[in-house]
Amino acid sequence: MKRESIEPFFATLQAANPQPVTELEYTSVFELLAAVLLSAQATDVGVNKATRRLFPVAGTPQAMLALGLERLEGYIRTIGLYRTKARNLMETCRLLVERHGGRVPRTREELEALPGVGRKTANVVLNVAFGEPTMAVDTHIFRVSNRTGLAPGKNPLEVELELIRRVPPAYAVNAHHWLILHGRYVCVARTPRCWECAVARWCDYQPKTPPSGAGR
DNA sequence: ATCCCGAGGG
DNA sequence: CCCTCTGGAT
Repeated sequence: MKRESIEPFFATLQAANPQPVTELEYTSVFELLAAVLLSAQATDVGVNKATRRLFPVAGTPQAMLALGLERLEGYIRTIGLYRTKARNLMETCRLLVERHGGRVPRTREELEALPGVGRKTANVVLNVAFGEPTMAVDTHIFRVSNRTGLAPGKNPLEVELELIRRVPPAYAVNAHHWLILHGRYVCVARTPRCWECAVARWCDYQPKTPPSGAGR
């Protein structure tokens, strides 16, 4: 993707979705952290389905600890990797209470010290909860960044650094959401819907033929 | 590089 | 059946 294409690329995504929001459901920073932790290699729809039952009874780290590992597993059994996630979430709650007064810390270093929280999850919390211009490179953003040529990279960290370098400051805070939504609904993994893509004219990816009968 | 690991879609 | 989903720890 040409450098002069980046501005119109984001301006177009912004026009289509002026106030992008996370599709994970949460009512507090703690719930956001828990939801993002649970969302690894899982769909937000699947996570919401579980947390809508879980959070009313475990909306704080203290309540989660009181719930206990076995019952937590019961709530999230329908999410992939649930045993690892249950163990990590319980341990994270213990650390939140013991080290952080039951609150979610605001620095990358403290967040990444929590089990189950890596660079991507920390980036999401810093962006969504605290408004920082971080680039959380998940499967969608990795794919869209490489496919379009917006920010090529061999691994998520390379893509993240390239995004920080290339995304204009005016779009930096919301870039995460625009790229996610674009990847989830248009620039999908298997058969990208290029025939209905609003930013296709600036994209490096070529196969843009609609399946017969699709589109309008 | 490998393991974890269920649900939904093609 | 195979692929994908807002990855992290070893």
